[in-house]
Amino acid sequence: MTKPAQHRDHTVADVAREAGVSKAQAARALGAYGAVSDAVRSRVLAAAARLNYRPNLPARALNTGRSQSVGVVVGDIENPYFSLATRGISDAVERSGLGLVLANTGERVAAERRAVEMLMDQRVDGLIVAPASTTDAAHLQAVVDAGRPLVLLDRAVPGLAVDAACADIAPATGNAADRLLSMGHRRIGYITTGHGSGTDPDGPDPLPSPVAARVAGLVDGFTARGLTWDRSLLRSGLHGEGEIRKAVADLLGDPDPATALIASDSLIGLAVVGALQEQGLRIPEDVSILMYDDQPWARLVTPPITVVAQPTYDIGHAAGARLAALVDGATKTTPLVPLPATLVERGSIGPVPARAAGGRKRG
Amino acid sequence: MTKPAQHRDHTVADVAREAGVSKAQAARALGAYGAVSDAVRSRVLAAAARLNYRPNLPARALNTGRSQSVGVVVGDIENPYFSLATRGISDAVERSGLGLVLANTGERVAAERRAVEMLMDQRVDGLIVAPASTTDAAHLQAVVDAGRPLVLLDRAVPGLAVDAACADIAPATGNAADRLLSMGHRRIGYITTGHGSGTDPDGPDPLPSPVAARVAGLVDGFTARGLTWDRSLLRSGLHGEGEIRKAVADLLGDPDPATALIASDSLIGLAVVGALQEQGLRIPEDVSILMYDDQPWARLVTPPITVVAQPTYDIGHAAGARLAALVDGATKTTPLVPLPATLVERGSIGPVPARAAGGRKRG
DNA sequence: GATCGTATTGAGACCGGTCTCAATCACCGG
DNA sequence: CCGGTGATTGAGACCGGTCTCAATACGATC
Repeated sequence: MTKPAQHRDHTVADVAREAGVSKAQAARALGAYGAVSDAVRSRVLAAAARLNYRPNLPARALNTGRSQSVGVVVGDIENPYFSLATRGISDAVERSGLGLVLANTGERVAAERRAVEMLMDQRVDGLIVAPASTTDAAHLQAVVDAGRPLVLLDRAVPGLAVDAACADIAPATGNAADRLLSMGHRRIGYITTGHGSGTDPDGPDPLPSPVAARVAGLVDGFTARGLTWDRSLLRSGLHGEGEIRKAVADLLGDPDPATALIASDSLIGLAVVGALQEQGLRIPEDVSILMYDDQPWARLVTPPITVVAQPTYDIGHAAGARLAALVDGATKTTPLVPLPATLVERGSIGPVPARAAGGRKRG
Repeated sequence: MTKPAQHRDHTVADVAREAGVSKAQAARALGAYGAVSDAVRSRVLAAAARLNYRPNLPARALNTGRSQSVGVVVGDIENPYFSLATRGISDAVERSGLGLVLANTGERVAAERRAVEMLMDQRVDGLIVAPASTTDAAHLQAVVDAGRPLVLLDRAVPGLAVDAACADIAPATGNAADRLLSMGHRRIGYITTGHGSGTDPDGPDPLPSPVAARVAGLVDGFTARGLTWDRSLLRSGLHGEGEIRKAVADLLGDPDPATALIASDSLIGLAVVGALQEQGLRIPEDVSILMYDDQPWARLVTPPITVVAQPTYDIGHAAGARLAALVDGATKTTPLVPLPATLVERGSIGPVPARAAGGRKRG
């Protein structure tokens, strides 16, 4: 019966002893700080290699206050938008030697608050958050107050003075609206999973900011032509494919039905296209479709989907790079500029069907 | 000029003083361990709330040796397979109160080694790894030797005695091969990004195990009919869409061309379908297509893609649940059973085109 | 060779928790 | 009223690094 070699791993003190120097000097050589002579450094490094020394990062974090890692809080890592952005973040922070602690919130504010607190307790060096709510952001303010670098992803929070990496969505949305309007569409449905009443046009807008920006772009497009977008065509706060399909059926079953649908992200687009195929409706002959995020498959379906493309990877990368800079102590930085989004027109939008065009004229 | 309130946050000692008890008692009450009277507990908790006390997790990690978080190492979080699996992992470990530290390796073994070492240094309580290599796994063995729980994801490593959460791919692949063979296909191309020579049928198989399992299933399908799969139709180690397209052109441009193509994951499938559309080839009239992973879009393209579907979320969830159990001290657990993969037949495979069928008979 | 400035060095406090251990306390049966 | 048992309590060591500070070494200067 061989003894299992109760392997308590080696510490700085062990290395120091092995190298015949003081603990302080060994620590300096290993941690690459302070003043160390070449002779001592090489002796220590050799001893460390011999003992297979590995630093205890929590111990280091304890008295430096920095953990060499950043937190990333997203609504749903399964959503291609976030997974691609996360890839960008990862690539960006990696070169600063920062690790990545991920938290999934399911777009629930309570989960987000818990996650942020946990990450703060963990002493992450900075935080990237895609906030679930535009209004409920006390926990984010707390991060700022604690002096910890914070960068928002995809969505800005009014009143919160932090950088936000996002796309400049409104112009492209305006273009999209314009194209649809020029094709005769007046009843344009907007479908999103983002929370928000959608029934109360007054009061503070409870929609997440990217959705708000998109809706604003849409409204602007209408306004530019002296028309008004009927806000009752907004379907928000939908959960799961079932609710989305129901919303689609709803919008199309209206006495004055929608003739075009806008899906707020690619997951929704998937569900919308699926619902349409299931109902035997043709795109774009019966219904026009526009979607946000240019997923690879958008080009491959029949017809290919018209999209508002965002540089998602770059957005994530920008967020990561900025956060890394802030962590490194950058102080007066230029604000992050929104990256351009573009309308990529493919085959999924077309003239409003005659049937509907005759239905009712006033927009 | 108001002073910036140099806010060193409160510690257990502060709470203890505020509550009028010893540091030890305060720590016990806050950490929920040891014996504490109700009176003391409530006094301490009240004091903590008053001071807005938050625990310093690195400090806790330092002397418990546990960090309440697990590491997840994947090849590419951008790949839907991994992002969905990660979601499963996240959901599973969350209920044990474990955080998630993510590392992206780009399928490079060197990056994987670094990531694993970093996570070990960080004292994660356990590790989930989708190993980039089946052979180069010394760093994983080191994890096991250090006594830290490890669960593999998607791929097993021969000789490494750890749980692996994966799908039982071979049978479904056998079915797929059988279907293709019954439709007359004999020249079936297999396209993967996994590393491996692919040109050297002898020697230890350098392919990642899930690919090996798939290829094995394919070979078995041929063998069952007394045929042999021509291994020269394997294209592996491809990087980026360009190389994939080239491989497709290659396989189809052969004097004895492939009549069916198998894409090893959905990202590859995307590239393959794109290449085919670009070349004006019809599916399945000119080429049959089969892909691994049942992404939502597979049903929406024309024709819908035949796939070998894996319960990806469940695989991730199983990995997370198992790891959480191991972290909790579970010792003698039943081995993880591979989850079933199924062939979902849609419209993308069809009879071998007459032209090719007449080309050359021997398989 | 004496003096001064700078580069190295080692001792030991410290970060903020956990945990051991001896002391104290409350309550029991006899 | 006393010894005994188990629950509470507080003092202080400890985890494995970092960092301050005084002491020492080295090289140059005069």
